[in-house]
Amino acid sequence: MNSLAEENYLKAMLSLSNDKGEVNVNELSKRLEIKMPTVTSMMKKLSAKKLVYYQSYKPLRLTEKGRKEAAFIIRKHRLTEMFLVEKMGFGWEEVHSIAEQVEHIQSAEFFEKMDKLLGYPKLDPHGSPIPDKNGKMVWKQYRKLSECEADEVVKLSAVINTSKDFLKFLNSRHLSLGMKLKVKFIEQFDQTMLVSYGKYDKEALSHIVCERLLVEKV
Amino acid sequence: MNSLAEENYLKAMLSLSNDKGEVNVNELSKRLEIKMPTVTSMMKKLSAKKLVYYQSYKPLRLTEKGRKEAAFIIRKHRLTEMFLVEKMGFGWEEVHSIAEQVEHIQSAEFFEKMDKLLGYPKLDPHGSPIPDKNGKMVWKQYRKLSECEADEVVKLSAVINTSKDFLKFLNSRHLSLGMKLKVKFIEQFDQTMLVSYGKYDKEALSHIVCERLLVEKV
DNA sequence: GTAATAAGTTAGATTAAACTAACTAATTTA
DNA sequence: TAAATTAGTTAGTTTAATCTAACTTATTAC
Ligand SMILES: [Mn+2]
Ligand SMILES: [Mn+2]
Ligand SMILES: [Mn+2]
Ligand SMILES: [Mn+2]
Repeated sequence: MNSLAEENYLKAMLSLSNDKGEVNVNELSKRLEIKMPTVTSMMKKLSAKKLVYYQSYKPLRLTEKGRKEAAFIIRKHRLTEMFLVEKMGFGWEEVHSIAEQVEHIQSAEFFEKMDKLLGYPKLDPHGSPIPDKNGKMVWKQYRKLSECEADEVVKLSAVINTSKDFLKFLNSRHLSLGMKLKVKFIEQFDQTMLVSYGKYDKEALSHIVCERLLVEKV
Repeated sequence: MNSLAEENYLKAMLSLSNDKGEVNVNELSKRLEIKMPTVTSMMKKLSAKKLVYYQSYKPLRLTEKGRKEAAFIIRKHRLTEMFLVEKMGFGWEEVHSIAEQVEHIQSAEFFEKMDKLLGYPKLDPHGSPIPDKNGKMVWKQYRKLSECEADEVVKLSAVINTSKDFLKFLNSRHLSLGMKLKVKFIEQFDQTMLVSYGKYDKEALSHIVCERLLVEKV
């Protein structure tokens, strides 16, 4: 079994890895808020456990085994978030920090029960895909709202940043997943978008916000 | 905050402490499967944190603060067991090892939601009392089935040992909490009891088993 | 009431996971 | 391309939590 610390490294590596499956020590260090020498030594340890390919000064890569273990932790995290929202009545802004802890629970049955009670969901409350039991995870082809043009009508399908503050901001604007959004106007100066949705006609959303909203065609 | 290790010591201390609130280093050591010198050094640490009264060679005692923290962990454990049985469909024999992990989750709201969804239960699936939010916990005045006499009729209200094997044994005999039991005969030689309950007329229960079944008047 | 046994402590070692300081390699800038 | 900057490594330290070996105190047995 892997320790809690090891699990956190694996998860961070998977979520940071680029299309080639590569991550840098520096990025990992920043994400985990752990200094680089500590990351280096953990990489050597994970390499000895065949979870990571490690060569000095080269980008880091998860092995297939490492990728699967990481995906399984993310699966547990996202199932938990879904369970907390759907079965326990939490808001989507409250679940991440609880899921960060629950994801480390060692009990296949516990997460199988969650999965079953939820009806085998494919997406978590923030629109992120839940890896399947084989560790397979596919992101749909979303666009950022910030990349849309005036007059486009799209559906809000996922959010990039899942920080409590950002989600509370979305709550305050009555924005939630599945909503139809229409881009009314884009301010050229700062890219602020005026968007209509639900009963709101011209809500102003800053570029910072629009970059974090993932949408798809209606 | 207390570490996972510290929480486990506090919990073990509360569950082992006698009517005077005392525990020995040796008992703690055995319960936690941790050697005595390690226990001694942890006691000094908990003493520095004002969670334990520690004096060399004297019995150990929790402070009021320590007792409350321990009770709160037991509260989280038992609420979890109840939630797993009532809301997630686990058997009473499966929940202890999962609860051992979930009890360390740091989120008051998580356990408040459980409590509310369960309708503020007073007992866990094994008949043990769930400490209230102030850390108060009272055991009802149960007797052991082994102390009953022939012809007595009692209700099975709790079990002492909650090991998976023991609970699976009870399942195999179709024994569960709340059942009415009638003592038909007590074998003088080995104290085996012949008991009738449900559709069973003369089930033989060994002394070892009867000592672990807590009953009350019907 | 002493000797044997059990319980508890002290001292020192080990491991995991973090750190800082100092160094080296790779990349970017001018 | 040489200098400056950034990224990564090595060496050594720290803290929490465990251990063993050796010693001391308390309890039990005779
Ligand atoms: Mn999350
Ligand atoms: Mn999520
Ligand atoms: Mn239990
Ligand atoms: Mn229980």
